[in-house]
Amino acid sequence: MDDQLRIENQLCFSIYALSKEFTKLYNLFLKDMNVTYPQYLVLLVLWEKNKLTVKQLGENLLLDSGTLTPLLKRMEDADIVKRERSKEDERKVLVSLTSKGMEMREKAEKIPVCLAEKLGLSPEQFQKKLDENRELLSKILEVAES
Amino acid sequence: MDDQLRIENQLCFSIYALSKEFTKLYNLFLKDMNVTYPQYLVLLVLWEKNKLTVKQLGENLLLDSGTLTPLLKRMEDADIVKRERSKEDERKVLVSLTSKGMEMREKAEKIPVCLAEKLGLSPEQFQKKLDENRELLSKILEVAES
DNA sequence: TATAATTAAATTGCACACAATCAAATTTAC
DNA sequence: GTAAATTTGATTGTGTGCAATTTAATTATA
Repeated sequence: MDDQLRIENQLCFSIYALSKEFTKLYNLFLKDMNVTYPQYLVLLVLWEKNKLTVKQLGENLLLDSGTLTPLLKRMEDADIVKRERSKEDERKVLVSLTSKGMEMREKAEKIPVCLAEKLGLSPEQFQKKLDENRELLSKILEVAES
Repeated sequence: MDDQLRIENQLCFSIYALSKEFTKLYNLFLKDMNVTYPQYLVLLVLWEKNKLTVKQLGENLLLDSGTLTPLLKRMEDADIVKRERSKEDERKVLVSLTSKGMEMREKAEKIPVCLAEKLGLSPEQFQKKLDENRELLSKILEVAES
């Protein structure tokens, strides 16, 4: 009767489980780079955009300062990123890569290739999933507003 | 050139973001029930299966005892679940619902209906996503083995 | 030009999440 | 029958993740 409350029928749970297992899998790949999965996400953004404020980084990753500040401090301790107050607006903290952080990109480039292969997803399937997830995310963010 | 490392093209990130936003949305719905999203997942399993060991609960939710033990203790403090050592095998701890926990099901029944409506997914679309996520999850778990 | 409102990070407190380890009970192999 | 291996939870330590608050800096406004 009440299949709607069965855990197996929860879209949220299927995504929750996927996210956790994806994170675990990535952490395996990232182990020899000595970064965690959320730290890797920060690197992805910085490889692309060079220098951002904490706020901008948070907008890119959907994370707030309560998460990012300690995470970035750990990355700073590991000499992967640099944090500096903006001269123009001292409320802002600019985050950028150290040379070590930049060099890590090379190792990272192997990950998507390796993973796509292991998961056996064609580029078309991959793109389709990406598009569908983006659409669902925008719907959720929309609902959360109201 | 290196689109493969763009954050926007990461399947893992789209799922990571979805999971976090789904959790936030659910937490809104769950606020007046005084449970968190992972606690709600425990309730879903127990409404379905009545009484399980911590181990079995973990198999259903893909969580380990390091996560479940403190979570269940909080639920026990809130008088939502009962924890008791098995008589046959004292290594096992049986988790079951209190009457309060059972009664919470009524409120929960409104959530999936309300949410499906707000997200505007047809039953077919919903089921398709569910199936695709299950398939991807099994692939990831498979890769993680090897 | 003070003062109010806003903005950006940091801090605090709480709740997961998991790896690694430990302790206790049970199973097994000999 | 007992030592070794396994199973099950609990514990510890580290790292997110977020709501709520605080602090400092900037901007708007009367």
